[in-house]
Amino acid sequence: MKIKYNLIKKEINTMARLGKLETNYGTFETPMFMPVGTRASVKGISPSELYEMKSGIILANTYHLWLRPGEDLIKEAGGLHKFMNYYGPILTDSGGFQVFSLARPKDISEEGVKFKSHIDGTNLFLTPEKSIEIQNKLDSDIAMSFDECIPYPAEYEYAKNSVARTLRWAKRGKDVFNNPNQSLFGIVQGGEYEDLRKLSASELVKMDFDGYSVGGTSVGENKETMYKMVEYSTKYLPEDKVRYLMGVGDPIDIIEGVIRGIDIFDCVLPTRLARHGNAFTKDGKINLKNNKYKRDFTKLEEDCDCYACQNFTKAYIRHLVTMNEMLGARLLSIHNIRFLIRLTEDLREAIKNDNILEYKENFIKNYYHGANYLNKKTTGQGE
RNA sequence: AUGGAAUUGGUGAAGUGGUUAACACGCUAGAUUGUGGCUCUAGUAUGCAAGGGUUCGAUCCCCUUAUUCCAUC
Repeated sequence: MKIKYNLIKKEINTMARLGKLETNYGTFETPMFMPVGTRASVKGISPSELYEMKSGIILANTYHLWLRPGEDLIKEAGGLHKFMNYYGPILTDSGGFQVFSLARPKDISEEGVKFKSHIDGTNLFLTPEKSIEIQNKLDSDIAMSFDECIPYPAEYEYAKNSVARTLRWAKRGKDVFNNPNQSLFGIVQGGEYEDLRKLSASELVKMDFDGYSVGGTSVGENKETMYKMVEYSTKYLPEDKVRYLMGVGDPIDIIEGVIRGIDIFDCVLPTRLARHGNAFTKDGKINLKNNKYKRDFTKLEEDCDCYACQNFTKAYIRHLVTMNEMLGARLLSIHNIRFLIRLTEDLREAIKNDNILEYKENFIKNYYHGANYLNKKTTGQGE
């Protein structure tokens, strides 16, 4: 069965929406944050912990799984869910984002993308058809079209040609798509240009995908520009399909995304920050390695319901982090993921109460303490 | 006791008679947005055991003292 999106309520002052997404592996409410499990594992987190932190859906990566262990092995194992023993919804990225960070511009052709493996330098070639074929075999619940993620800033002409090609690639992928239990999303591109975003979105909508992603953000533009890119995309998407903003997970960006009509987010930020000793808190991001936490015997957040906050102090977590004990990264990952999921829970509540703008103002006041965040540059990486 | 060698930051250590004393670790901060990476970036000795001398100029040469190590009695 395909996924089914039910729009429950629209927030009165913004484009924010409360919804519910039904999949073969469970139903979850949106807005929702999706933890990243690139290589069929959310780094350091077990499936039971994912259920416990009320993660609605996770992301895995076509490119990485294609290289290792290979889609045929995963098919032989019985598909991604069975292979990793995770029986919640799984979305697979197409590999587009990874490939473009590994390829040079001249290696991108109409047929596909030529690039070198990040593992051993082997020459590889990925096409829209190949990406879909791999994802069909992985048997995720949601597959992504193979797209080109252009850099920022990009010339209008370049962006225009890229959008047109990404649309042709979307069509090619859709034509070979053949897994009845899987859904397929189109990806809106177009850089910072509203007319290109509009063109991209409306052409994808004509092809009738099961849901739509907004791509090409967080690649070096400032936050204000990113929010525009999102708005230029969601404006032209249908209400009855789910929308996914790819690769965005800074708390304020999630709020701003929801306000612009986004339903799902994914990001490596919570787990990467965790591995580097950082924790999200409502009072801003904190670095547990800082000396001031040495004798801080309080929780990361007093009112957080995650396993880390229920059981451990900052001083202990700091000790683990500075000693490079694995548990440190695990506890911070659990907290950071749960933080973002709780954030989306709060946003759902705010949508019900039609007070999301108030929620945002309040959040900013606590998180940034008056600092201007709109000019902050995003620093999209890749791979 | 006698002879020899050494003494450079929190640690291990490079180094030179002449602008800012290498590097590593540690420490202190910062970064991190469709994840190769326990990663990346920045800062971190107003001083080279102490005192005196030679010299235009000494961490580097000389003397004295202190401390440490090695060998011999």
